[in-house]
Amino acid sequence: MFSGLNDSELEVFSNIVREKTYDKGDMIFFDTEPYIGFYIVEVGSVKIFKISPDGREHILHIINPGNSFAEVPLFENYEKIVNEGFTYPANAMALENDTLVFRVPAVEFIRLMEDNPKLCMKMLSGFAKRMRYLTRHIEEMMLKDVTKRVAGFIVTEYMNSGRNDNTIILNISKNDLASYLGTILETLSRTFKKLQDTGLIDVDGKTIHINNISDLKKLAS
Amino acid sequence: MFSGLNDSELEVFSNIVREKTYDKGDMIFFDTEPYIGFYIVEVGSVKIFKISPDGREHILHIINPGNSFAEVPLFENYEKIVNEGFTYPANAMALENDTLVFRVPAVEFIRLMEDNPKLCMKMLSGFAKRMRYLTRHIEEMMLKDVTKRVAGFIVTEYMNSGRNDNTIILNISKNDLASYLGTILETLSRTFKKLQDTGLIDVDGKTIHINNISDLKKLAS
DNA sequence: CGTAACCTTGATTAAGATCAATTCTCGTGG
DNA sequence: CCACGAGAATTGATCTTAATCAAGGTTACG
Repeated sequence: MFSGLNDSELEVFSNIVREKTYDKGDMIFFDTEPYIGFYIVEVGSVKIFKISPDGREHILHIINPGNSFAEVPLFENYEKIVNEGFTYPANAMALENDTLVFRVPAVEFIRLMEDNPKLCMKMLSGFAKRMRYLTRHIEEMMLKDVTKRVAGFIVTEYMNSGRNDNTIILNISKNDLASYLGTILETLSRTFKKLQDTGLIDVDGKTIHINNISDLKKLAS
Repeated sequence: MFSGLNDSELEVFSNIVREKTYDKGDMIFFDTEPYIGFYIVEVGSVKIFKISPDGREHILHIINPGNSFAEVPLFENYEKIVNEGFTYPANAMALENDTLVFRVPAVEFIRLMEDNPKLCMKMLSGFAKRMRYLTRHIEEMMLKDVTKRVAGFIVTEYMNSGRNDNTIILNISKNDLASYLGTILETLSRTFKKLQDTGLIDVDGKTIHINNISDLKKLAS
């Protein structure tokens, strides 16, 4: 993201950034509080989620090291940002102890960006990826049943892991995974069992072994 | 969107743009075909949607005059665009006869944008709005039942209409509305009836009269 | 005025949420 | 090093919402 900055700009940048650590379960921000800047995860992981009035939760993203979150409001309306007229678009919670994040204040960052068309393009490109991701997410949630979603998650996760042993290791709780897949813990548990009974996968705690990846892909459509 | 361009740039722009009309039901693009540019609706309306393998459809947006769609792939990867390595992120269909759209070719537009930081910021701001919209959409779909979604839709639609007669006029078919609200025609019909029976609204064809907006808002949470 | 598209209503079914009861796992303090 | 307890996960029984299947009714338009 910052490869378009020259040395002096990087220095400016490093001066405005503040770092902070959180413990597992700590809230980084709520979707009700005024927007002051975006974040970059350095160590640990963060979940971005929404909550319904009756307490049900849906996780939109899991953010891992090297990735940023909450950049969207930066570009909605400059006046509103300086007047703290925007809120964060969702809630953010640290998922691990000693999660380390950088916070980048909005006003200073916008100033930096105005002189850096390259940085601007980088942000656009990041947004585009995020948007395609959200579109895909909606598609998954609205057009597929839980079994397909779980199968799809396993396949995608394996592809992204870079492994070649037909295994994935979950790095979040099954409760969070359920929430991410738009279901609940019990249903996820039953779905894993069903996939195991049909011989497609083996589940042992946080380790999932894929026995038949092509059938799993087919199932996920 | 184009207020940042000077006269000569506007001229360049108007030279690269192509206009086209579609009849109701005509496909503008499929999510399988190579990306060549984005669109601006001038007259009529367009639905952006995804289809599941078994034919179920979910509408992501309804685009009305003055608004653009399919700008996302512009910023994903320049090399891939010129090599036609990207597809459209969803399907687009005209909803009315004589729907008039402008098509803006990707490669030319990117060239134009590179010299216009202002245009770049405009795009970012558009993206931010779109992203907040998508986040809200996911929240609605995942955390609320059909009744809440319908109530919420009516309230939002009324707010955006600028009317003051407690009435909204649907400008899409109920089938499309159902698909947009993540349900099916029959369920939408029953939900309207339920809301009518409880006295919150009156439905007469495409006209919906709101009898009690505060209770309707409360219901939508 | 006839036909096709659009919409409503009813009966039935199925997926997944909820409620409830255990069991498993793992970190912490004694 | 073990025991305890809390959080995490599994399993079962039941309930609810909304999808599906099916049949008619309405509307709009050539």
